[in-house]
Amino acid sequence: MAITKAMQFNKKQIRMAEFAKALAHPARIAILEILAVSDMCICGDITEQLPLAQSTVSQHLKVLKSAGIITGNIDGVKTCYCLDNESIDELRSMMGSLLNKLGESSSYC
Amino acid sequence: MAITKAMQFNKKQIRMAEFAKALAHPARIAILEILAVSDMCICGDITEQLPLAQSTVSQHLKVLKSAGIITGNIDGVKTCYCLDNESIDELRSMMGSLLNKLGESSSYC
DNA sequence: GTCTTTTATCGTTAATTTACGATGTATAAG
DNA sequence: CTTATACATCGTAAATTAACGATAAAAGAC
Repeated sequence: MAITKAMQFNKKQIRMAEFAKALAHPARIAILEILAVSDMCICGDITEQLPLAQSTVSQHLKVLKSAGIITGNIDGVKTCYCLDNESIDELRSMMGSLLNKLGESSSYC
Repeated sequence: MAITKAMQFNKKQIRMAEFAKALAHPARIAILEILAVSDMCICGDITEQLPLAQSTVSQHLKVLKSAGIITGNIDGVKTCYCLDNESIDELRSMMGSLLNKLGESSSYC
């Protein structure tokens, strides 16, 4: 197929969208907040804090894990979830530079 | 009004997820960047800069507009799109406080 | 008036997401 | 070994998203 349009999406745009997609559900925001306020990694008891079935929460955790935002370590019969600080730094950096760009805009309607 | 599961998430979480959802596609990130680098509101010529059909770009613009991130003003036969600085400030503030929370976490795995 | 341009919306298809209950799996407890 | 616990995965249904071409609508050009 012929290339009719010059531009493809670049890696930053794709990664940024991936991050945003991982954050694009209230349940996943809630999960991150739960992990954040906890002093330690949370083994279980995330489901009890959410209005969702266990399998659904597990799915949301998988989405966050796939995006690299959290890690999950099996510890005996439980799995301990934890924020991935490195990825969160990456997110902070990318989001920061995007918002900077948008903030510098002097245009108005 | 029926009580739904979604009602158990708070408004900030829902709004944050809504913002994130609007950013959750490379095309929409690209559109925001195009609007940001332009000195003025862009009337048209967004489609030419993206590898997508005109109707698809129009859909993406609608998503960004619905989330409040951009505005669209009809100007004769054209429509001028522009970043909505107020909403972007709101996004910056919400994203900032979320990332702050996540960054303060001392847990590790 | 008609024609052209610009953009939104319609109609449709394919893919993805969200949700749940049921089931599988691995470990700990007894 | 058997049972219980914790979590992942499967199967599935409903809703949403993304993509496109076709069409509609609105305004300027002629």
